[in-house]
Amino acid sequence: MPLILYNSLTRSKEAFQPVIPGQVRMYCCGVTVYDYCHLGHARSYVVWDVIRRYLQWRGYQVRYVQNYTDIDDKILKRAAETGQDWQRITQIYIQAYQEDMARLNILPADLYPQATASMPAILDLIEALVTEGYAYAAAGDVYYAVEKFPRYGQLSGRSLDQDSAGSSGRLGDGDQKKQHPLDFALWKAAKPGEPSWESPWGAGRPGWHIECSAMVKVCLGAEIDIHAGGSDLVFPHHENEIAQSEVISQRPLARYWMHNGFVNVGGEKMSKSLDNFTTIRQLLDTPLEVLEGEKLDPMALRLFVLQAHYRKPIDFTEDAIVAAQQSWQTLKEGLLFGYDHGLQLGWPDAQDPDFGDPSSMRISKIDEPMQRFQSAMDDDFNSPGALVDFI
RNA sequence: GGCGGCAUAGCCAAGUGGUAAGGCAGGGGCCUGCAAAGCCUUUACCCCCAGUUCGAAUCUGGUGCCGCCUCCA
Repeated sequence: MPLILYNSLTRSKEAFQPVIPGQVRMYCCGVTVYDYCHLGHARSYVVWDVIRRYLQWRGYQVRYVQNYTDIDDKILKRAAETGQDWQRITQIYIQAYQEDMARLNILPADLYPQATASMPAILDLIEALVTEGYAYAAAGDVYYAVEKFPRYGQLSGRSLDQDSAGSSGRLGDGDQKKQHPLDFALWKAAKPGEPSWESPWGAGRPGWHIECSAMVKVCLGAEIDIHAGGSDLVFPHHENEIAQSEVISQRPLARYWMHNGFVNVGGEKMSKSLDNFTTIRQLLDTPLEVLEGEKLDPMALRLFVLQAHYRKPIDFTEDAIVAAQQSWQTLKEGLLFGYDHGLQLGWPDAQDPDFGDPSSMRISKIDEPMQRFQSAMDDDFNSPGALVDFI
């Protein structure tokens, strides 16, 4: 039975075939570290954690890389608002991110590259793009010329003509310097007082998209297997990454593009701008009335996420939280019972010296429930289907 | 407007052409001195309208909702 996954690039399910048989190189777009993570982030990283673990369980050797965007307008804004050094801000929220993820039982990535530590690779890539004629300098900025890349729009399914009409109403800073409305900044000239790095175009800092192209290349190579992130990254972020990387490497940036659905509140996307978000630590640390004063178990939050298919939206409601907490209780009691009494009952799993160690789970793959588990997960990581036998 | 996704009971959700799993919540019951826990039991013409088919929740078209198109997981 092959592993099937939905590829955003082709908008269809495909059999998974990594570039190098038996190995998976996976890159996941991480967070911009200027604030605490909310449930949307929790969902995303739980999902990719499970997919990564499943691939490992399936026998693949997985190398998983996730970046931190640690230089960005929002970080500088936050620094200005709080009167703290911008590097202090990124330090605080990287720490917080790691704590939150650990609580959610998310395995650490093999590598966490940071934009500010990747300047040579970023500058190399921008220089190559300028040299090859895909980018142009304009008053200290450097922009990518989207019209030079014929396949621009392939991932997000849009054409340059449509978008130039649609975006004409909102020209932002620097848009006058662009040759096409969708051209995007690879390098931004430093404004007075801003942190900056030296470049052939003057002091400045990288645009958002270029760091991922550069770090993927450095950490995983020219053509990776899976590039993952939230659906909101499809355009422009991932579209731009493709444009930047593929004209230089002449190879696909990633074979499979995967995007997770959002966490909704009252039918709307949870987001900062709508001010309808709950942070992970807020949810986990606050005694909840609906749980009769108990706190939500982090594993129940994980279960809440996995009870929905990763591409579908999930609604964050009190009912769902209560149900997840209850289901986790039941599941946990079952697991503890097995752990405490499995040996006396003669369960074969309990004979395993690593029994109970989650990092070395070895469940027989021949049982019928495990067959159902595997065929559900093999079908585009259908975790709700896979959990059927366990809850 | 362009592109994409989703539509199954109060809530979550399985199901991929042959007359609807499961969980949570709710109802009823067993047990108990009472309660909790536990156990048993109970709750669906699969949004609607057309079409394809001997037969559709499952396929096609319409419809409704959501997301992206500006920073966003």
